Formats: sequence, C-alpha cells, structure tokens
Amino acid sequence: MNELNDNPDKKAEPTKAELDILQILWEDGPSTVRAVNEKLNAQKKAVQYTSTLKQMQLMVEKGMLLRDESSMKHVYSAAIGEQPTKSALLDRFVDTMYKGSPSSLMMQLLGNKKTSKTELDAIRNLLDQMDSDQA
Amino acid sequence: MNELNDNPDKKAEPTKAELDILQILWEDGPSTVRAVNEKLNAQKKAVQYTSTLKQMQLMVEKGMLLRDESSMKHVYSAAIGEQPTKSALLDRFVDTMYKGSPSSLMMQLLGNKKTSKTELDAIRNLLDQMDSDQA
DNA sequence: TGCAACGTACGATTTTTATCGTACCTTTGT
DNA sequence: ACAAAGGTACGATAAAAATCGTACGTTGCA
Repeated sequence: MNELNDNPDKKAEPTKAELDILQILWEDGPSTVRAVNEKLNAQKKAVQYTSTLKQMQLMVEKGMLLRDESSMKHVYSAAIGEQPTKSALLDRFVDTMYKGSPSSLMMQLLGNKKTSKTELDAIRNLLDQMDSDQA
Repeated sequence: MNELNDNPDKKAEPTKAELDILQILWEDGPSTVRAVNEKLNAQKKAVQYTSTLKQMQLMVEKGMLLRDESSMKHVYSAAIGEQPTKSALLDRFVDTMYKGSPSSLMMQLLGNKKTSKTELDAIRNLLDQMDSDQA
C-alpha cells in the first residue's frame, strides 16, 4: 500500500494539465498514450510524447487513471467519473468565487457576457423541468 | 519598464493564493498587509506575515495590486476589478469544463446539487429580467 | 538477423507557486 | 536615549506541477 494509491480525497482535484488528459479520456474512452498525446497536440498544446506518458503514469499513481498493461501498448482510462469530478470542481469554484451562491454565478454569466439565446432557452427549460419534477 | 508591470494579460488569472488576497481587498477595500494577513489567518489559512507580505509585493509587480507607500504602513488595493476578473475566470472555467456552454454548467449546478429554492427563484428572476431588457 | 519504429521506465530538470527567516529601518513609550 | 514593537526588503528554499532526455525492451519486416 502506498500513500498515493489509496487516498480517496484529492483525486477529484486534478491540475490543469491533468484535466486536459481526463477530458480526452472521458470523451474518447480508454486510450493509449500516443492517442492522448496526439489529441493534446491537435488542440494546440505542443507537448512531447514522454511528457504525456509521464503525466499519465503519475496520474495512475494518484489514482486518477487506470492502466491496462496486458498488451505492450498500455491502455489508460479515467478512474474518476466525469460528472463527480466536474461537480466537485464547480462547487469549489462557486464557493470560493461566489460565496456558494449559484445565482451570483449566473448573474456573472448572464450579465457580463453575451450568452446566446439558445443557451438562455436551454437554461429556462432546465428550470421549468426542475419545477415539474419536484413541484 | 519591466516586463512584469505592463503585461495586460495574465493579470486576470490570479492563482488560488492570489485570489484569496484579492477577495479580501475587494471586500474590505485598501488594506495593510497586516490586516490582510489577519483576515487570511482568521479564515483558517495559517500563513506567516512575511509570506503574505511577499505575496502581495509580487502581486504589485504583476500589476494585480496597487501600493500606496506614502506612509510607512503601505496600503494595498486591488488593481484589477472584481467583476472583470471573476468574469474572465468564469469564462475560462466554462470553456475548459463545459465547452463554453453555460447551460451545461447550469445542468451540473442544478442537477447534481441541492440548490436552494431561493437560489432557483433568484435565477428565474434573472432570466425574466433579461427578457424584459432585450425583448 | 538485424535494424527501424515504437513502447515503457524513470531520473533530472525547469517552471511556477508558495512560504519563510533574517536583516534592517521607523515609531513610540518611558 | 534606547529598547520594544511593528514595518519593509529580499534572498533562499520548499513544494508543486510540468517537461524532457536517455536508456532500454519489443515488434515487425526487408
């Protein structure tokens, strides 16, 4: 047992670079290092293969990723869920930036930025739906 | 002219520790290092006076803070606005985490968490108001 | 068979962020 | 006058995150 692999906390707080990798795995599912690295570079990161490799190896140690080493080309997958992780990050964000008030965040989002009409409608529908759900 | 003081970018992307300090200055207005440090410790940060001092000095160099040195107790104030800064951070957050879709963020916020009825109402009012504004 | 392409392992280093100790200057009370 | 309290300056270091080079193993052919 090493301390890295069984710490249930912290797992949900990936760094920026880690998040980039997680996003790819969440979207594409289990992937090789090469695939991830190529996608990173495609989205304009310009990072060396071994850097990505190392990063992903560290993430395995931290318990963020799982690795299937049955074939030579190891296949990595996200060990932490997309929604729980994003939810946790969002909560922390709202807490520190908006004192935990979602409506303050909305104010910022809607007030200071041009949010598309489509987005506005989507949000309204969301609210209506929540109403009918728990009304 | 040094490179630090006149870089208009990056200013809007404070780190976590920097954000803690900015929040205090935004809330309390111009303050001394001691005041800031005490508030940090009050909110359970346990950081040394000189650490806060150094941090704030660096922030001045980065152009995030302004310093009035006319008296021995230097008085610092935020050089970057609260709303613009938070707005920028929020935008980046939405971009990286929700592909730029505010409604996705809302979904997360409303779906995975118990948001108070009060908050929901506030958000709805916000939407209604936006309607009447630009309808 | 042997070599080029492709894989992993992993130490070392760089970069960025955060924290602190120590030196030294000013103010104030006695 | 001077000590104590409270300031700032700033180098050093720690801690965290990110990057890369090099060594070396495996696979697929020509």
